Amino acid sequence: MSEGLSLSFFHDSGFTRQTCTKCKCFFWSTIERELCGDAPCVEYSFIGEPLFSKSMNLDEAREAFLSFFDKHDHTRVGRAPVVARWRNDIYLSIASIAVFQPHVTSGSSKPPANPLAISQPCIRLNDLESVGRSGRHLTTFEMMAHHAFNDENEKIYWQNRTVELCHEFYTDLGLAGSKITYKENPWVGGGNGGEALEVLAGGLELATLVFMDLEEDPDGDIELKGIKFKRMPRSIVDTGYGLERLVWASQGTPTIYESVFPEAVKYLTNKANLEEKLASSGSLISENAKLCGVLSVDYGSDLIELRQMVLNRLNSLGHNLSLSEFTSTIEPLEKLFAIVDHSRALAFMFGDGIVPSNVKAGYLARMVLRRTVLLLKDIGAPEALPEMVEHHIDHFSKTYPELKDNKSHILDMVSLEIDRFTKTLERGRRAVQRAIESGGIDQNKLLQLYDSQGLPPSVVSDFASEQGHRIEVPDGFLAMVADRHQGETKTKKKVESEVNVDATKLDFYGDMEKRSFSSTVLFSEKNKIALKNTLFYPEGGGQLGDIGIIEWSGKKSKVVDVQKVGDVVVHQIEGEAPSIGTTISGTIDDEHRTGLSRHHTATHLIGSAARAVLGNHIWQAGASKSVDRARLDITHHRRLTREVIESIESKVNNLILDNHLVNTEFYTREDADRKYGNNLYQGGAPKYKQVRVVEISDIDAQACAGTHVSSTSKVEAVKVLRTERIQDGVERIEFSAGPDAIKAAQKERALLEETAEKLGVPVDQAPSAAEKFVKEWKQLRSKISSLEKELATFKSSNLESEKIGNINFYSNNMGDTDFAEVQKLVREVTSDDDNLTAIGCSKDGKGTVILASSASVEINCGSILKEALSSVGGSGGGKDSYAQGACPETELNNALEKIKQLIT
RNA sequence: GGGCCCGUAGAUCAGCCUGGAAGAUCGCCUGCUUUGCAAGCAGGAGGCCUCGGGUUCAAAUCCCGACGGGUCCA
Repeated sequence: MSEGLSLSFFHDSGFTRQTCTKCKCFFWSTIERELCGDAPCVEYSFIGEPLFSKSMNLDEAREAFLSFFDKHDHTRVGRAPVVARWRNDIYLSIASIAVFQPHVTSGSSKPPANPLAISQPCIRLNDLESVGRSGRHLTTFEMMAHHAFNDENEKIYWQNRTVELCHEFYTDLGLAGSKITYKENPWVGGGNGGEALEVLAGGLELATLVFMDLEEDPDGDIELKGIKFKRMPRSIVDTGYGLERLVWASQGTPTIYESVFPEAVKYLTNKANLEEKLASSGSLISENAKLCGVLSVDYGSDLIELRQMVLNRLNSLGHNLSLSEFTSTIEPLEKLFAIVDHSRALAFMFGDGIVPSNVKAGYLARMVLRRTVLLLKDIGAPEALPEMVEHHIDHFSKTYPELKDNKSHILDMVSLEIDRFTKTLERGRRAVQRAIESGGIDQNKLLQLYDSQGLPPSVVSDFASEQGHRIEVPDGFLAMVADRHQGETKTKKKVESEVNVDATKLDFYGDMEKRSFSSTVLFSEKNKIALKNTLFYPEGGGQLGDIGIIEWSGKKSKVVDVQKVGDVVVHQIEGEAPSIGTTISGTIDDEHRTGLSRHHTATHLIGSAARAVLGNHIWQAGASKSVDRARLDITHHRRLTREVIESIESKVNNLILDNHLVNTEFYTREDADRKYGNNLYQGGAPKYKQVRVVEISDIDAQACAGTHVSSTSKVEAVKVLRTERIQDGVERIEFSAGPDAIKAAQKERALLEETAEKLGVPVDQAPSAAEKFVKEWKQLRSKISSLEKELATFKSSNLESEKIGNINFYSNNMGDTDFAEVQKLVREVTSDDDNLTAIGCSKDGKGTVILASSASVEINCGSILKEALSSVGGSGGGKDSYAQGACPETELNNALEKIKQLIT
């Protein structure tokens, strides 16, 4: 590769390959340069001097890109959601190519078009700390891209054409070709790699052109960045053009935020009274942004260092600022920019159906929201979040109208989350106060407050200073948190033994009503067999495996469990197993299978009804179907009320009555995607090349491998049994279908009738009767308690005592007096000075003794009682002034006598 | 997916570690005081200590489970 990416386009257009004197990397340019044009080798030069001939906003820039590639034979494809539900390795769409991974990049599916152009909204949270501060970082951005997927059969275009298109695109927009440098910088990521070019102008990386034709392989003969690769049979043009950077470069504002969100910045600046600050700090901000472009610092921990560097520079340019002046000027503006960015991220996250939660993508949304709320408080606009999100929805729905469809729901979730966070903060404020009162806040406490109460150290510090206390936030706090969470992950991978026979032919997909079949045994070991073909459904997709019997040459065994190992279905046999080569006939247990199928179809109905009742944000978060019941976990931000459950139940039963047909069909991934879109993958990332779609006509379509009944009427009936909040933002609905639904209803009825019977009232009066009884019971209980007290007072005045030394000793066996009354009596007597009581009472053959003294009496009741009771076969104990214990009723008097002996 | 924290009066919490007579503050009610308000004084009501098991002579307290909430990490 000594020639590098020596493309004919470069040679024909006057580019030469040069070496950067600073970073020593290779780059291509039409003019002689010392430096590669990339940060940190050069600084931004476009601020105040836009690179393009005309200034563009987001919509103009996006359209310029897409229509350029339209003209050059690319097909525009729509964006995917920012939440990457089709993948199980990442939660968010982090790049345009992520939309096509892994199914297209691995070659198992075709791309929706080839070549194609897309502008994909992406979210990356790894540089969260830098957003607002660096002037260029964003959590959300659109990655515009043209992708070409080449394989043996289809060659679209490769490196030369890619660079040619890129160069023409930018120069068409008025960027002088001489200003562009293409820096060679191989790219590695996600198990793939390839040569790549960074497209640089004005010090800014405008795009990256990746030529992905390698895959990781320890035996590979190509090495990139220390990892071994081998050549793939496919080669993929993976480009990424930053939409926001294009807009920024076309306007040359001090920060990217002012170009990308001019209205939002203006609105919030006004709201937070920061107009003057922003207007007067232009040069501060642009110098800051320029310097941040060159520095690679950790904005989380090296912030003060960074500030000092920028300040030195500013002061050398003639400003005369102290560090604190500089910080107090720039910080509110940085926060403002971050808020504008974060609220766009929230608009897209919620708009694409993320429900805030303590897990997965929902947690990421919550984290961004909470950060944003804190930032808003800091700049003095604590209420502005819903408005900001709404602003972005309105603004972006011109391009992405789907955002508007969910607007009221998005805003509802935002306010609910804000309320939740406000409560958390209030709780936190009190917790901090208590912690201070009970001995201060050390590092450990700080960790605990964050980990279990969700209070970031900065917030704890604020609360503490409100109460006049200072606390130290240790460096590397987040590392300590990470440390705390070390070693939590237990790997519980079940090692599945390989079964080395041909893939089992799955007959159950052919005719789902069929219950018997014949086949040949291909594998037989102990009590496990595999067949050439089978009608037995193996456990999967949340559905239990089938059971049934197999028969051969007059013999018969039960099939008790069926699992899939790779592509082979393994039947677990109870009894004798047939040997390899045997022809068997199998019969599926009809009741078992029909129960499973019915509940599986019912699960789809519940999901679709929940979506109809609650909204588009309802996604399947998990499901399980067994013979007599099933459960579906759905994403939703509120608890399901009785009313909601009732409407879901009614809706499902209506769908059953309407008798919709259930169709199943296999599609290629690209056909399935085209026909049904992303909503298909409720059950998670698809595993196979062929997607099996279960479609309930007019209602629902899902990628699903399970068995179903042939029409909704065969579900018969559905009854919701219970709901449960299994995680924040995830509600579990448990239900039964068919005869089991009726059984469940009968069971509930029986429970209710039994309850009413016990209460002695008709069923419809049970709730009010129960209420009345509880109320009366409470009244009586409190009456008894006060009567006991009175009685105790009365009895204590009648008690006989004898003088032992200085103390008055009361000893009495009160027989079957209530224990609570005895306690009160003892209390009454010992509240006067110089008294000692030993009172016994008994119930059901068990005697209880209390030995207690007035505060003025120095005696160890606990040890005396213990000794006395153990001498009569009982036990007990207590403190100096109070002790209680028990012994057989018949020994009660002996125990009291023993106590007397012990104290004299 | 994996942790951690919490559930006691209408509200906020203490008590739990180390088992032994259910507490504080605010709020509520009654009376006194005050021109009125704010408040002050005196008294009072209000608890299945989330639920179910277990251990124990004895459980708010220890153990197990369920339910309900909070929160962090991936």
